[in-house]
Amino acid sequence: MCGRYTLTSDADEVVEVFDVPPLAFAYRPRYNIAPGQEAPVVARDRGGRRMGLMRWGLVPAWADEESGGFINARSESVARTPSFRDAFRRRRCLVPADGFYEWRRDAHARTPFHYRPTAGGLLSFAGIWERWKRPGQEVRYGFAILTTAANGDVAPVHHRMPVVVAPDRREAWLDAGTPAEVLRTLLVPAPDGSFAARRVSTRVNSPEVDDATLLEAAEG
DNA sequence: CCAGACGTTGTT
DNA sequence: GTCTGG
DNA sequence: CCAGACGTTGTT
DNA sequence: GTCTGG
Repeated sequence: MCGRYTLTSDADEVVEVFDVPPLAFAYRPRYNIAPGQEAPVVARDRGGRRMGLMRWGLVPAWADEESGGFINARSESVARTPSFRDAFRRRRCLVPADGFYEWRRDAHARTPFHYRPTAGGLLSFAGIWERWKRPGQEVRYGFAILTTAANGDVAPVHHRMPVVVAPDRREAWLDAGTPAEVLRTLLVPAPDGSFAARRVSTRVNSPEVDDATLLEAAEG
């Protein structure tokens, strides 16, 4: 699945690659984005694109209790499940990233790995977003990252991975008019060989740690 | 009709 | 909100 | 995803 | 064990 990820590029590069107006929030490179935190997402806004912060964790609009929300949505069922269907149909977003973490679990340990694109550069995860409001509280926005089966790169570590939207499909993903059968063709594992893994320090386990040394290969 | 569920991950 | 189960 | 907490009484 | 917070 995808429970932590990285966005280490600088603001200028992100703005250029995602073709959005200048950022209206305080951007900083991130080495350990965790559920519950605010993170940049790209969505349609009045016909154009905009990048803004949303909380990682989607709370369905009908839920009156604020929980942490759902950080992932299964791509295999997202179009049908009541919690996600409406967001999938009308509120899709791109989640800028340049890598993600997965933990390999065995009987004795949980070992973190960082995956980054073999070709380098920025990625888009496929996201959906939702807004919700409780009486007396401000409107909140949250997003979830779609997951799919692990490809050959990830499978040795974990059986799920985030859906990656190829650069030439980003516009289709954001376009509310894209037919469902076209969207379905995007919800597939990334090609084998497109990601490279490195084992990293368990310091990444703590969501409070967020610095460049997290990306260094662990010894051993 | 109303009541209750609605989700992901992993694990056993 | 919207669907399923009773 | 992992880390860390996990309680009681009364009162406003 | 299970929930909340980040």
